[in-house]
Amino acid sequence: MADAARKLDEVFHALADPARRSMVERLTRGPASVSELAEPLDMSLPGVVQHLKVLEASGLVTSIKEGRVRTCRIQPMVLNMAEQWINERRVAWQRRLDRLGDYLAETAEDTEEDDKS
Amino acid sequence: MADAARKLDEVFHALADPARRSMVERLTRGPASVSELAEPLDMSLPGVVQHLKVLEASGLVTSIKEGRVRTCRIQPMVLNMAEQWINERRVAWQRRLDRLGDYLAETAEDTEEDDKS
DNA sequence: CAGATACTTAAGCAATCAATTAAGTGATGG
DNA sequence: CCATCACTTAATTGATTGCTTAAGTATCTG
Repeated sequence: MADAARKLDEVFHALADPARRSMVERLTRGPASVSELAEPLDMSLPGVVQHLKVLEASGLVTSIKEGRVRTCRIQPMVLNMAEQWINERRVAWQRRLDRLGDYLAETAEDTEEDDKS
Repeated sequence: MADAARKLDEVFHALADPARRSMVERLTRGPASVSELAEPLDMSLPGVVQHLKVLEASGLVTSIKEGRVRTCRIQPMVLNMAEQWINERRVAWQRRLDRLGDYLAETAEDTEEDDKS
């Protein structure tokens, strides 16, 4: 499980930067070269490549070099992993609210009974 | 929208650390004091407070001080925001796959027609 | 009112980050 | 074959992180 935790660190860290999110966003619309990823970003190419390395380290993106072009693809299952972690927290929180609701309802019933007596 | 981007930076950054995720996890089970958040963490109290500040800066957690105890609560709508960003990427990627599927299906039909002729 | 409790503030420090420029490498196109 | 293109590598730099210890400051509690 410590493995999964480290992965989550890397994925959330990768998503915590607007340039990297822009790259992920672009890649959800299909594969792209490094230059294509760089095009909308106000940044030198080596800067983009460093961000790409962070994305690849997280597993969010993979790439292969064909000729002189490196083609990058998104790895949606890794994106899913992050979403799932958040979702699990939401569910836990919701369950707690439900229990709280039940408790309050019971308390209200008790109060009604108290009112009757 | 640049505002939303900065918020996403902060939220994902906040989630990119196991200590902070542990704190979020604890808070999904109900409010807690700083000491309660610190209890499972192998870290000094000031260290925990620094992590708490990151969580509060992101809006994921709020806290109020009553007497000498600071009580922390999770802000689930902010967690939702992060989940939604990921979800939107997933949907974009899925749409692209669907279009690709349609295209391949059409190509297959054309091939069948070619076979018939 | 004294001592414990629950933080809080401040300072310091090693490590990581995000960016840059400069100088490669190794296809491709004319 | 020579230039251009698409990266790649390396070195540097300033800022930010994630921790620590030490020394506060308000509450409580007896």
